[in-house]
Amino acid sequence: MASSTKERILDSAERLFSDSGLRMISLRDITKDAGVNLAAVNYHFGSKEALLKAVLERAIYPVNESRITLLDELESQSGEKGPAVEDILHAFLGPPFDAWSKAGDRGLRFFKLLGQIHTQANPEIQTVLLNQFIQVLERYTKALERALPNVDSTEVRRRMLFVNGAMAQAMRFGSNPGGLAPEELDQMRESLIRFAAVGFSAESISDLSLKGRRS
Amino acid sequence: MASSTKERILDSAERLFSDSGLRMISLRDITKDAGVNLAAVNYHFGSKEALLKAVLERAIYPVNESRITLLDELESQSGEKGPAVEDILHAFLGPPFDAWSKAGDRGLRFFKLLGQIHTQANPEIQTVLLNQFIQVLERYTKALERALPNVDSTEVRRRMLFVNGAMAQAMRFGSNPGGLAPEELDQMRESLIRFAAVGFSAESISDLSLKGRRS
DNA sequence: GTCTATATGCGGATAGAC
DNA sequence: GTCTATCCGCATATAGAC
Repeated sequence: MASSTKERILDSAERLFSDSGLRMISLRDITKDAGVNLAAVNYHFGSKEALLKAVLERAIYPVNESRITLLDELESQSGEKGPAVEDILHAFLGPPFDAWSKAGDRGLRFFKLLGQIHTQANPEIQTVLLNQFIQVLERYTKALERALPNVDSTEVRRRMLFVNGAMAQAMRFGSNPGGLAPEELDQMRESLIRFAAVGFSAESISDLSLKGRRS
Repeated sequence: MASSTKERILDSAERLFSDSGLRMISLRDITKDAGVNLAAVNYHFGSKEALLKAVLERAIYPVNESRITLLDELESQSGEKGPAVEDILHAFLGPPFDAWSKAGDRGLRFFKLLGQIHTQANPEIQTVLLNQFIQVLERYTKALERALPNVDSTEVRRRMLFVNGAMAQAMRFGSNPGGLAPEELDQMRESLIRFAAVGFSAESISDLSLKGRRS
C-alpha cells in the first residue's frame, strides 16, 4: 500500500489544520480528505486533540533537532571566541527555510501550523510546543550573548524576539497563494539573515539619538 | 447607564475573540460575558460575522489612521530629501505601541486579534482588513525607498515584512501573562526601532559574505 | 481494523411574547 | 429593545456488527 491509514490521517490533518485552523476542521473533513472511515481517527489516536499532538510532533521535531545539531557543529568547530553572529543566525534560520524548500508543500505548512497553534490551541498543547522550542532558544541566546559581549543580555533576548517574528512573517508571506519561486526564497533567507545580523550587531540604544538626523 | 448593550457586546467580543480565537468563542460565550441576552447579537449586528467586522473596525482603524497622519506630518516638515529612516520607523511603530500602553488591556488585545484574523477569518474579512493595511504599507514603503536610494525596491519590501513580523512578535510577547511594565515597554519600542533602522540601512546582500568571519 | 448507526451536546439563528 | 423557547444542523465520540 502507498501509505497506512494512520499516515494518511496525519497527512490530511496536517494539511487541513494548517490551511484552515484547528477548530474549523472537523474529523469528518479529515477522514473524508484522507479517504478513511470517520471512526478510524478515534481508533488510531483516541481523540481529535491527541491527533493534533501527533501531527505536531511529526512536523516540528525535525526542525528543532536540526537547529541543535547545527549549533553543536558550529561550536565544536569554532575557537576560543565561539561562533560568529552570522553563522549562529544561519544555523537558526536555515532549517525552517530548508524544510520549506525541500519538503515542498509540506515544509511551508509547518509555519502556518505554528500560527494556528499559537492562536487556537489549548494551553496544554501550547506548553508542550513551547517547552521544546525554549530549549532551542536558550542555546541560541547563550551563543549570541557570547558573540556579542557588548550587548546586554536583555537586549539580546529582545532582538531574538524580533528575529523570530521576522522569520515567521517571512514564512507566512511565502505561503500565500502564488508563493515564492525557489530563487526568491533564497533571497528571502539571505535578506533575513543579513537584516538580523546587522540588527544584532547594533550598538545599544543610548549611543545614538533616534531623532534629528535628517539631512 | 455605564454602556449600551451594543458596546458591551463589542467589548466582550473583542476580548474573547482576541484571547481564544474566533471559532472557539460562541455567541453564547459573548452574551454571557457581556451580561446581555443571546438574541441581542443578532438584533444589533445581524450575525456573528457582522459582529466580528464591527469589532475589527473599531479596533484597527484608529491605529492606521494615526500612522497616516504622522507620516503626513513628517513629510510636510522634511526637506528635499524626505524624512529619515528612523523617523519613518518611529511613525510606523509608534501608534501600535501607544495604543498598547495607553489603552491598557484593550491596546494589547489588538495584536492578538490581528493574529486570530490572520489564521482563522474567512477570506472576505481578511481582504477588508488587508486593504486598509496595504494603503498604509504602500505609503511607508515609498517613504523608505526615498530615504534609502541605494537599497533596491524588492529589498525594501522584504525588510518591511521583517519589521512587521518583529513588531507583531514583540506585541504578542508583551501580552503574555505577566506582561511588560511600562518602562520595559518603552525599552521594547526603542530597541525595535533601533534594530529595524540599523537593519534597513544595511548594504545589500552581495557586499559581505555571510561566512568565514570567525575569529 | 474497518465499517454503519447512533448517542449526546453545542453551535448559529429566529419566532413571537412582552 | 429584550426576553424565552425552539428549530435545525454539525460536532465529537462510541457501540456494536462484520
